[in-house]
Amino acid sequence: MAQARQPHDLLAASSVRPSPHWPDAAKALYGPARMSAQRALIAEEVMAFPGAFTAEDLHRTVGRRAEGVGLATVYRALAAMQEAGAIASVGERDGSALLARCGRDDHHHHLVCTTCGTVVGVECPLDHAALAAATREGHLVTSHEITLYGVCAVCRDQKDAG
Amino acid sequence: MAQARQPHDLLAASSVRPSPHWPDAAKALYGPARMSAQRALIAEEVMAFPGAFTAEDLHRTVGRRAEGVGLATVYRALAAMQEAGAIASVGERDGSALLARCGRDDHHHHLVCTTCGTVVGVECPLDHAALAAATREGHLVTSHEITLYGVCAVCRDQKDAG
DNA sequence: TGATAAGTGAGAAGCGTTCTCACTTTCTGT
DNA sequence: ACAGAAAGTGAGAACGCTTCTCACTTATCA
Ligand SMILES: [Mn+2]
Ligand SMILES: [Mn+2]
Ligand SMILES: [Zn+2]
Ligand SMILES: [Zn+2]
Repeated sequence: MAQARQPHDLLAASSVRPSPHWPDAAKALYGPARMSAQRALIAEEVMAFPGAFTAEDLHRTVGRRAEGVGLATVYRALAAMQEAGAIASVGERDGSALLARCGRDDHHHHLVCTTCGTVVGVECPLDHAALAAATREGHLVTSHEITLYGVCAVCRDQKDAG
Repeated sequence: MAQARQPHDLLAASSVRPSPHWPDAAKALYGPARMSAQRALIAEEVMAFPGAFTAEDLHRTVGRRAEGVGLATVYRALAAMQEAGAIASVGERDGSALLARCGRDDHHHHLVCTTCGTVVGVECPLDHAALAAATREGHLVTSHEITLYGVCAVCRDQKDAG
């Protein structure tokens, strides 16, 4: 049965059961949630990504390092990371949610390179003047969604050169 | 067969076939696209909506005035209106796209009342200062998505009173 | 009025995401 | 170290919104 995969076949080869402890860098992404070999691998790939990615993107890169990691597992790991505040939804691409590492805890938004996926945080452009206009209309603004798209310096240079 | 519905059973009762001409107000929403009894009805309901709605919302209200209008027809009509620039996507609610009438042709964004769906246009809050910050990072901003959510004056008063 | 391109309704299909189930593994006391 | 409880896993089914397919009907225009 494919179900009977040993826990650390994914990372090491020992068949005894060592009390598993995981890299702190990976563990940090999941907050209080429980750790696993799959999640360690997923965390590494998330940290390797230069910017925004979809669940499928991630599942593909994970699949290059270990087989049999289910897509549902990737979705669950991403949900845990999001809950822990390690990643954030930064928009969408072709109907799939775009995610990216984001450790910041202050209010900000994201600027996504449409070519390479690089993400940079930008401060919220909604100043008092903008909100005043809404208030003038009688609206009380309670939340907002802002995503900027563009081309990063690296990709711009490559286009100029090519 | 349910397929054999007369063209104008939906609007009038004449069973002859008058050279059909449609209300200008309704026709305007579809631009150059072809007109039909269903689309006339759909356009009326769109114009009756105070603000944002989903495809299902619209299909429901249309269903109160005529039976047998397919959901696919509503989606196709909405696509035509969007192409004609008569409506715009203004966000999403519970996984469904939120649409609203929007005849403006200048660059602006939308503020949606989360209680009643009322939509008001707001001018783009991205000023030169905000874009300068992105440029400083090397990014060239090419597009952006902004949606504001809040509570309109009417709904705020109702909450205070109730 | 006839030809043609477009719209329609019902249901199937797509697609990203979530859920279910039986099983495995981590984690916390002791 | 050990046992028990709670959480994670993989495969595939299910889900919800949206789009497509097909046979048929209808608007539009010469
Ligand atoms: Mn960020
Ligand atoms: Mn508008
Ligand atoms: Zn780039
Ligand atoms: Zn309101």
